Amino acid sequence: MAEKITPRSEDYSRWYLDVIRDAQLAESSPVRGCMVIRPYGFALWENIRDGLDRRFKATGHVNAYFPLFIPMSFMQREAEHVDGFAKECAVVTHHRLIAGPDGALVPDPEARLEEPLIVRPTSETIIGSTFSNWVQSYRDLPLLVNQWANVVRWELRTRPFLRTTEFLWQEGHTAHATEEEAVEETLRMLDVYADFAINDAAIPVVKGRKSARERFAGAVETYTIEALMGNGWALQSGTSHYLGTNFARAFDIQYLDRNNEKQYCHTTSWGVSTRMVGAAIMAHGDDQGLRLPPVIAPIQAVIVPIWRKDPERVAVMEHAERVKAALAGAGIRVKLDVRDDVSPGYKFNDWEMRGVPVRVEIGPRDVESDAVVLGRRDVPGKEGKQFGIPAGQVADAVSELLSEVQAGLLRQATEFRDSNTRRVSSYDEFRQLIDGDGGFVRVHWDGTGEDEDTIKEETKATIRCFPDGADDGEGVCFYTGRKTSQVALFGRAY
RNA sequence: CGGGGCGUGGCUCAGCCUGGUAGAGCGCUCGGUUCGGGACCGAGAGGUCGGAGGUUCGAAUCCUCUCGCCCCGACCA
Repeated sequence: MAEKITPRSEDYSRWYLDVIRDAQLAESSPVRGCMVIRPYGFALWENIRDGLDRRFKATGHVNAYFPLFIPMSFMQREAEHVDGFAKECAVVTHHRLIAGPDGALVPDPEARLEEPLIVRPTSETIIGSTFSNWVQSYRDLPLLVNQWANVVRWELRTRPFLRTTEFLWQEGHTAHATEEEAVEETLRMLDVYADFAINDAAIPVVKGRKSARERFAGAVETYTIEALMGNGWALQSGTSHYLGTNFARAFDIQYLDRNNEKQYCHTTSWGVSTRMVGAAIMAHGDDQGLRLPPVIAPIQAVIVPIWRKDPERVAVMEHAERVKAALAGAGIRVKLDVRDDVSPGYKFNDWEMRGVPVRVEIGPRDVESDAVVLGRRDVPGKEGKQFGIPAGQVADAVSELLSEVQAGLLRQATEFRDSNTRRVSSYDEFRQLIDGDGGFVRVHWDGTGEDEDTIKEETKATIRCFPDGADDGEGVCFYTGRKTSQVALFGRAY
């Protein structure tokens, strides 16, 4: 906390790590690549989780839970899926430890598993095998299931929230009678994600389809919501996959249709992870630290009491408690900072750094006038302050302010995204942009997968998506020079 | 797995080159003065210098081995 946060312009990734540490979102753990999510960070995740879960329920999905361990043989059943995940699987081979020759614990050779288990990197396989039991008839469809779970992917390079060896997420898995229904579901959940990102997390995202290179292992089509971070890098913040009949064939998910004929199901899967926390940090944060959208902020309003002597303290605290009760009564997540070992000034900075959207200041002068001072996180300094708000109106005033901050953050992020989305017509121009400010580069695209690889190699930029509903007319591909109407969004990505 | 760097109180690091009683800042504890934008004074607690071996009268410092972490690259929600 005493440490100053590194300015974003100086070293963006250090800024990111500083914010996570100082705002007490997470810290590193004894296990390489895994993090401890601290209560404040977890509360943020819980709000993200609740916002998504509510939407899943509203679209007819139910929650269930499938095992952490998956028989290794399951991985093998879908060829592309193996390719995608085999190289980053944690494998469980023993079920018992014993003391070795030198007294240290070793896996008991007698306790070797006949078939090793893998720790799920994702659950298409085990859910597929379960679905094959659940689905008999067209009457069983559609099957709309979600699970909240942890998964493990043995990544080589990790970053808190953005890429950790173990992470938390939800994975929706659905089975449908027809391709049409499954595709519809895939796109519906993409919309749900976009709705959450925009309205709850205040992150403007671009919906779109992934290129074959970026597609989920085993999917027919992968759709994505792409967000732009403060340093001009893109972040895939949620994905939705149409899996065709690939997993239905691999796991025998079949139903009898009205004509008593066996048909393979068309399945989907879709996920949002703790990466969304990283997205919120980087989409909104400034050099002072975190800026949290009120809808997902663990604390929406913090009350900072100000006093000098004990008599003042008693009066101020009494007033502050009343204000707190009024805010809590209005359904606002409020905290009264009662610490007496740090100064008010310190608290201002502390809660700003931790991203609390609205601050309520209460000092002796406010007690006297039965009022409060309000400050908003998205507008710095005096500009963002409102003086002399009557105590009787504080709940309404704060509620309104929270809506304004929510809208303000979305507006700022949208303006940033839009002013950092540029068009180019040549590869030279493209490289200049990518090496400069970054951002999204919107282009006409008619290249091949190999072209994509080359561009990635040369510039580290990838196709983030083919944006939904893009209609830029016919144009010339910036890379191949061929005529095309296909539009791609490129960017450097996490 | 290649290339580079670092392991010294809770945290960030100095000390090492040139061996000689383990330091600073922050944090923590206690007391006092403070408190409307990161307060100050005083008194304290706290370290097998990553580990093992060696050289030496003497090792945080020199040598050998070893373990761990970080950064860069190949893979990725």
